[in-house]
Amino acid sequence: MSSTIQKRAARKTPAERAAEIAEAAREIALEQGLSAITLRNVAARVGVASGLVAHYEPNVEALVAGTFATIVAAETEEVAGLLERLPTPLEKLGMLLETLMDGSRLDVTAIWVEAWTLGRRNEALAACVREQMDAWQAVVQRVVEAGIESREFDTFDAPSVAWQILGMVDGLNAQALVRWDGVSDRGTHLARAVEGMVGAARGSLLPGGVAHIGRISSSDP
Amino acid sequence: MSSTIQKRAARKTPAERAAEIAEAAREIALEQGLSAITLRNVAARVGVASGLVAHYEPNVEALVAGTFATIVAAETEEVAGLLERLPTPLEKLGMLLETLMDGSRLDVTAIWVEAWTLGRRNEALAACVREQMDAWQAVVQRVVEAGIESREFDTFDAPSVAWQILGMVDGLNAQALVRWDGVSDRGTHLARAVEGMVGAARGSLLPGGVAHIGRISSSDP
DNA sequence: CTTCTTATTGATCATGCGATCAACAAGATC
DNA sequence: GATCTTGTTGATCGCATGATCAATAAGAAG
Repeated sequence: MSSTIQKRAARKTPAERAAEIAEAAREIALEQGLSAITLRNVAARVGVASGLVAHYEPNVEALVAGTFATIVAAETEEVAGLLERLPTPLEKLGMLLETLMDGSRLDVTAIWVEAWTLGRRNEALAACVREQMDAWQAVVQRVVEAGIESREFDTFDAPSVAWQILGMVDGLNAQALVRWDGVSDRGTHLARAVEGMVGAARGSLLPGGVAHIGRISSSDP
Repeated sequence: MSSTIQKRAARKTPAERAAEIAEAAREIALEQGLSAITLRNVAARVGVASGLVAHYEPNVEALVAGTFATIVAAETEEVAGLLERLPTPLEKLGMLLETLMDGSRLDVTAIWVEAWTLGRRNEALAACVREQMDAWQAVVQRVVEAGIESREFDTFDAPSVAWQILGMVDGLNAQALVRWDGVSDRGTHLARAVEGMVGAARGSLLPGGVAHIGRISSSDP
């Protein structure tokens, strides 16, 4: 007999097991999408009976919603952390666009897109989606407001502009999910667009074209 | 006895029946999404046995893909028709943004978003998505090229700019699917962004919606 | 009226899903 | 070593899906 077969899973503390389940759900979501999160699927990855997963979660909808929130919140915090280190709003906005458009986060983009659809039938998920969108918008809005204050930007209505930037980034990333070819210089064109929207001088964002910084994989365990 | 119960569906021409099925699938998709297209669901709406739907379609995947193509192609043609009547590229682009952002096509947007996700597991659908995206891009690209030629726009690389405009519009519409509040003047801000991207003068798109005349004169490159 | 083509039916199969719960056993406690 | 708490199992239910196909009957053709 192979020594890898295990008749029964080792007994663990509820906190440990719950963490294992959450992590398994996260991996499944990033690899196969939110709709691949099923009791049996998650249980198989943890190496446990399907009933146990159900025992740790009120229902699958909640597990899906929680997994979405975990993945997206981590990304938001990570990017917000990157921005903090930069001195000027212009640099922050440039970094924001560059980071979000560098193609290293397509797995997270796929989850966003799926969540928009799934939220139609999963109210818990829909609530999480709205919450996470608000969090993202707050990050961007802060940058825009700082830029207005420092006179680097010339626009009014920072909240709306922040929403628009997010929408544009999401749309372009979603597009890249299906068609990543055909468009050269995504970052440059987007920079021109955002410059027009925030009222910054043409070429002030991403001045030298696009110099790519290091990639950050969002799918590390 | 109610006279509305019908034991057996009236016999019809294959062409007629196929059209009925396609129309039912279209309605279901617009009301409940592409994933609500099931053999039994479509059959019930037509008033027919589920086996009949299966008899007219090679499989459900094909029905979903075909329904997507039908819905989206109709929209593209409709908007393209609107543009033809306008004389200048500036007006065409303005009309394009206005039309796509007026919120009257959110049901079609929902289908786009769902198709992006479903295309991951439905190759036929994925092919249709790419095809329809290309069709849309061609429409926009023609407008941008005309604008470059007439000197109303100042940009290079019309294909990429067209993709970007589409991506931005899709993203903002998808966002509106979940959150239609919080953003005032979607169209105006988008117009500013597109102006920056195509290199048109600030306020030249959607002139009526100009709420603010910017200051930093766009330094010409 | 009779014959025959074929549009239509509906039962059936295999599969997968979420949820439930009595029964089991691992491991801490005494 | 005996006891007991509780993490874990896996069979089971109800439901939904796509697909298949022999049987049926509508309606045109003769």
